[in-house]
Amino acid sequence: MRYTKEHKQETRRRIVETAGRRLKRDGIDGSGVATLMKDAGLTNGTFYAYFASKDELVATVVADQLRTQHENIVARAAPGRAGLEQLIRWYFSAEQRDDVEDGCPNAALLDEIGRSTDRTRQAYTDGALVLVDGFATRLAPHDPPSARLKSLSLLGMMAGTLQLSRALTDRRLADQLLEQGIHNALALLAAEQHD
Amino acid sequence: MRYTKEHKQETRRRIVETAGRRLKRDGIDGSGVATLMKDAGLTNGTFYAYFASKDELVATVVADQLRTQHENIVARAAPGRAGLEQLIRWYFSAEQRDDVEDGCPNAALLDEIGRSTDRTRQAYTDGALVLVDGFATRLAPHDPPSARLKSLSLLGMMAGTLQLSRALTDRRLADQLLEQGIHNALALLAAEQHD
DNA sequence: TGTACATCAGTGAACGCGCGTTCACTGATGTAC
DNA sequence: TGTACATCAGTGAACGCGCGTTCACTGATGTAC
Repeated sequence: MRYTKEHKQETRRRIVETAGRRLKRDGIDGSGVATLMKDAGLTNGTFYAYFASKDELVATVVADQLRTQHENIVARAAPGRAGLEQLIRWYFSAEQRDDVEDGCPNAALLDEIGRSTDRTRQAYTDGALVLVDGFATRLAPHDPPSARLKSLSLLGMMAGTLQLSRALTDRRLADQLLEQGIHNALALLAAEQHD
Repeated sequence: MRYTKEHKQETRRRIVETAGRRLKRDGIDGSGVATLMKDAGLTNGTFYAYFASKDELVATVVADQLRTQHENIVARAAPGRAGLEQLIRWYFSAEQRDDVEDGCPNAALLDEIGRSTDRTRQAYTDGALVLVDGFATRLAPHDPPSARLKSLSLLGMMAGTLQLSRALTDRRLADQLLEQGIHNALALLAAEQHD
């Protein structure tokens, strides 16, 4: 069973998963290929049997992280606004903020993605829009497309607030910011859309 | 006049300014010392006559960028909510989004700052709080401290939304997000604080 | 005023190291007879 | 069933390059006499 398709696909999946954690922790430019492979229990040499370049891995990881976030978190939330509210409270918890490796890829990588190749930015755009659709379906079950922009802005607001909470050295203030983030996000949900 | 205090201070200022642009464009990990010095018209060797380490430069640049943003933009905005509204409209303009080098340091660097040394994070925290006070003074001229948290959350929301607009490959959607950002920010200003 | 010397901003080559990428090789596994 | 060979996931050393940092040196400027 060592050189079956299944074995190789499983190894690839392992690389993508461990690379997701490392990239979120150390950043894209801060994570070398050798380190990424060592995290997966392999040596640097075999990297190119799985990916044509580091950029291809990065794009794959970005897509995987957003897909996972959608499947494990957004899709599992309750339907309707109640589910979205539950999501928001989880997002702005101190636990999720402090667990960067298993946390939100948007908050961890958004400014670096903005500087990345078109390929990575495209993978990000596609993945983010799936998340956003999950938001919109809960915000306006009768007409999700009408809530798309508002959902997208909610994503940006959530990621930025979490980044800021992580960057501040004043822990108490950082915690208060999370509370304020919940407050603002819920207010955004409640607001009537008039434009 | 070549080896006066003034000359050296001016050169140092030039390094900090050009490094600000480069760091915002290419990121912290994406900008090497030799490149940063070349941008200032100098060679790599003289860097350590000005800074003890790259990290010291980064912390200095972060502080300088936020100070400049406060002095040139926030402090110059009209007093009261009108000034804040004017600021928000400028922030979410396509021009400011597309001009990364002269744009907002929060949007360009926030997630990398979260991964940086304590020194850099402290410089960021100090600088961000000055900006936030500028917001709060305009939000609640009679009692700025009461608007501090709301102002801080406004900063996070603005930076995250701008980052997201930069990361998206769909330009039309990115532009619509900026409009939605203005809408959300103004709604946040208008909201009564009940907590 | 003109010359000799001290100062020091800036140069450029070098340090060891890790980067992304390539490649000859290994050795366990699967297949053929 | 047992042996010979083909497959290929993975190794590990090496490529040229840029990283952050160090340091012996240069040469224009300022100072002293």
